[in-house]
Amino acid sequence: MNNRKVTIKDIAKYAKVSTATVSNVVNGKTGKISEETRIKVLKVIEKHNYIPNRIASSLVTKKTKTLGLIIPDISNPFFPEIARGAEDKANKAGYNVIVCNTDNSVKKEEEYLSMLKEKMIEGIIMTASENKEDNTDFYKKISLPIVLVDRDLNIDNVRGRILVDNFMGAYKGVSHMINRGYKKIVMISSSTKDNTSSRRIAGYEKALEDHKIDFKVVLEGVYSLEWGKEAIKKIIDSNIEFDGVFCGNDLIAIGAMDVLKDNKMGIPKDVGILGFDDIYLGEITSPKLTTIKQPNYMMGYKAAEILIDSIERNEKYKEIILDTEIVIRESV
Amino acid sequence: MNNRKVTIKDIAKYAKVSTATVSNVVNGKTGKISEETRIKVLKVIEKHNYIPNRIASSLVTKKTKTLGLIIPDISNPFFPEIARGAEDKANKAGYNVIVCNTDNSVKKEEEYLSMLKEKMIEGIIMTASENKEDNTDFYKKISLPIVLVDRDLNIDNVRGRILVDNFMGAYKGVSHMINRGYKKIVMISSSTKDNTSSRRIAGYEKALEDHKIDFKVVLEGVYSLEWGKEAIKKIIDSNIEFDGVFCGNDLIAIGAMDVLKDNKMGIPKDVGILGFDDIYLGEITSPKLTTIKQPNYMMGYKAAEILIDSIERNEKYKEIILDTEIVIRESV
DNA sequence: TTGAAAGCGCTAACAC
DNA sequence: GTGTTAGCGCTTTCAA
Repeated sequence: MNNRKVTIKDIAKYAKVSTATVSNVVNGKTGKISEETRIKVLKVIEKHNYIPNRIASSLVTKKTKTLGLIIPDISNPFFPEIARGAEDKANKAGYNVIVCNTDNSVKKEEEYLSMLKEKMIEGIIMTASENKEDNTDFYKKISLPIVLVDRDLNIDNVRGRILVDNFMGAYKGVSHMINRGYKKIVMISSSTKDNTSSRRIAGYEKALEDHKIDFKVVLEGVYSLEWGKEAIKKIIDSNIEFDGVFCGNDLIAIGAMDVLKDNKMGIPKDVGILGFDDIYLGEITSPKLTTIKQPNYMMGYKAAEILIDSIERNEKYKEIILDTEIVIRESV
Repeated sequence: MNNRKVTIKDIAKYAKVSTATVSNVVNGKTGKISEETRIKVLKVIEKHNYIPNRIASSLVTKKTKTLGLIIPDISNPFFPEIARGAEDKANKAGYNVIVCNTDNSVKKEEEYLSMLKEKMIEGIIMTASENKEDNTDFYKKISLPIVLVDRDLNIDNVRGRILVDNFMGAYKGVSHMINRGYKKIVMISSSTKDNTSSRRIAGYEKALEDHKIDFKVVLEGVYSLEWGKEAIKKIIDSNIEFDGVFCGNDLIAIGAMDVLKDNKMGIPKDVGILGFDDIYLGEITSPKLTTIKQPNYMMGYKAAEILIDSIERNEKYKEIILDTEIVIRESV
């Protein structure tokens, strides 16, 4: 077994054909190749264990069949399903995906974008950093096809957006709570700088308004378990009377539930809890979490689909607003 | 703004230097370049928004600065932290990582391996498929540096292994249960075909033996919530008397706990539950799950570290056995 | 249907 | 310190 990698030239030589012919059979350009030579070349390829070098072909075709997935943190339970959906669609279409964790840092986001651009990645699926400043110029410079997931962002060359109807989701959820008899519903949210949060808050407010409820409390923080705990403690300490908590996401809800239980408050009897996202954990808490379901897998899948359609067929900008669904379990 | 991408040649021309000089400044080969020309070239690069094409340089250097991460399923809560650890180390060293989901299919595993090889990925971090047949030949043909995480596999060109001391983990955990007074501990495991499971079962058995306990029941299934529910139902239905359950992983434990609670059995009073892995959810269940902690993030991080050291400095085979740690919460 | 040859954008000798 | 140039492994005209 010689160590030097066997190249298309070697195969051409051994099979006594030209490199062009080998290239055609490798890439399945049938119709240009007689069955006879095709078989012959294939045999030689098999025999010598030839593995085509896609870096070399990428250099001439300008296609790498690789996508970038830029998210805050794959270990945040919100993202694995999105990643899986995206990877599934990508794989089906013959693409690979490079995963990048930004921790919501604009700097890291830009670094990744540069790396990916240099590696001639063909497109990006991104959940943009929350702390968005105007790095619009940067995106313009990079000029890669982008599909945005879950977050909005005003930049060029965006080929599509996958959004979730956060307003309606919150509206439906809070209305459900009200219909169940909860009257004093506080909301523990993430920061309003984040568009997603704003929409959920707006839905909450509209639901209260439509049901003629005056009581309204919104605490702003971040999407984390810890913030859920901290916020609910603040509320308890402040002696506000409340009988329901609408949480900006499930993580917050689970954190809040935990503290509530420690304080011997009955869920859903004394306090109703509503989450948002429907992450895996919600099914497992006790009581099980009632929540607004985000179709995460589908978000990733559709994002990849739009991106690939845009890359391969230059399809025009497409926006998909996926509906949420209320998952009624035990906490409301 | 002209559309054609600006290349190293353009920069060389504009800056009135050679391409070699541009290449040297781009790659920070200081000491070969006078500060004066360096500045000059940098200015031209900036002005024309030059982005080097790493595909072209990869073709000549044979380095892509890209790693593959092959796992069963990123949406299985066990893997995101591993992925994050691996990506963090990779990023620090200037690498990107391509994530591949195999669903434990040997066929998909091979397909990914081929794609990655063609793309000249420099190394692989892999949790091998459970259903391993002898596709040893395939790995040999591919001949990529591989670091194995959590699973054993007898193949060539493995540059390292990250293992967890499953035997000792199980031993410590079960001993802890016994010391707390549990006498009839059943084990709900995954399949013994999987090496990880075998070690955990062995640890369970050894602990019983060392404490002179005769009672021993092991149910084999898969690592899932559903199997946990199913298995505990079987045990309950069979009227076996038991006061403790050692679960092959946390998912199983959480499933089992759920059914136990539905059956009004007190945890940890009537039945003690011990998990394995310490996934995020365990902190959130009620009661909180006592479990054996797998250092997942570190597993990913160390895997990437070994792989990169092997690639860059040709360091020799290295095996790391990470210790588990018993996380005492409320379920035992 | 096949082959010859140019060239994708870059790096690395080697020469100056 | 800097420039010249061959060549990485492939695709793609164009000609035969």
